[in-house]
Amino acid sequence: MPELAEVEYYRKRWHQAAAGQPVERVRAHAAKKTFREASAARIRHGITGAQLVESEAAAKQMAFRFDNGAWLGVHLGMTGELSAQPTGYRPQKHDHLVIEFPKISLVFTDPRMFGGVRFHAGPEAPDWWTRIAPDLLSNAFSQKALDDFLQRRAKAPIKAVLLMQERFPGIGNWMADEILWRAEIHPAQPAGTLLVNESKRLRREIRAVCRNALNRIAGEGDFIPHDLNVGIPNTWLFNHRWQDGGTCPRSGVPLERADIGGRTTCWSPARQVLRPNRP
DNA sequence: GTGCTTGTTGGCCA
DNA sequence: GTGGCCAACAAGCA
Repeated sequence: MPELAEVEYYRKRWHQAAAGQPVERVRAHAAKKTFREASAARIRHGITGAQLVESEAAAKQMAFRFDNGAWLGVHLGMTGELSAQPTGYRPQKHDHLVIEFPKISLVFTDPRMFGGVRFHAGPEAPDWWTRIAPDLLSNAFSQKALDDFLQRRAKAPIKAVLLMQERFPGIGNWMADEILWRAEIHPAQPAGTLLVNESKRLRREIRAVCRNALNRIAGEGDFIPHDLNVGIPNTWLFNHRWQDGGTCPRSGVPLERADIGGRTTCWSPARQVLRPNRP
């Protein structure tokens, strides 16, 4: 489910529900996998009694910070979700972590267990947080940084390259398709063969899609998880890409779908044309 | 039963 | 060593 903007949405949801309150009890039911290198016991000891004070989202990850210096990191994987539930909430089958506060319980749910929870004690940011690539809306994401990366991954299809978190933190499958559709670049085009104008358009649309998605999904709107199209207008590819018989919202032609870079990819053949390689 | 799925990782191979 | 590809992880849904 979650890419950049949805992650920010879930962060807010937890933060607004519990910031300023002390943790009364931690119930950790997860398989070892969910807690990565941390353990359920370590998380329990690490945050019980501490107050949630700060939180941040970056790429597809979140960090929740407590007044004793503890860091709780959350990655939602493909199917993870965060919710706030009334006190006395009974954990369901796929609820791996429940943090009980005086007035609310925060719940991490993840049926497929591709997500995970990390823990760190101490005021300095942990590796798993500092290693995240610079924000795509920051100045660090320059045209040169983009072009250098495209050259380094010259032979890979641009779609696959956009999914590489080391340079495009927070971009997931649907955002990648949306960006390429707007930039009028075929998803199978090798990254190293983009023309100067295409690479400029690509950078512009990466930023536009990130900015717009954040505004629409993580803003004050009425976004509902599982019903993303409430927040995203029909002028985007997003609302058309999964339907059988979906059509391009700009040209009206039937959309195409294929496996590119190992992921289902959707594009508009009217706007996105594969160019033969030039020597 | 089949064949999908908004993600990441490690192993294999050129 | 680097880059590219792919299976695996696990569960739900149509």
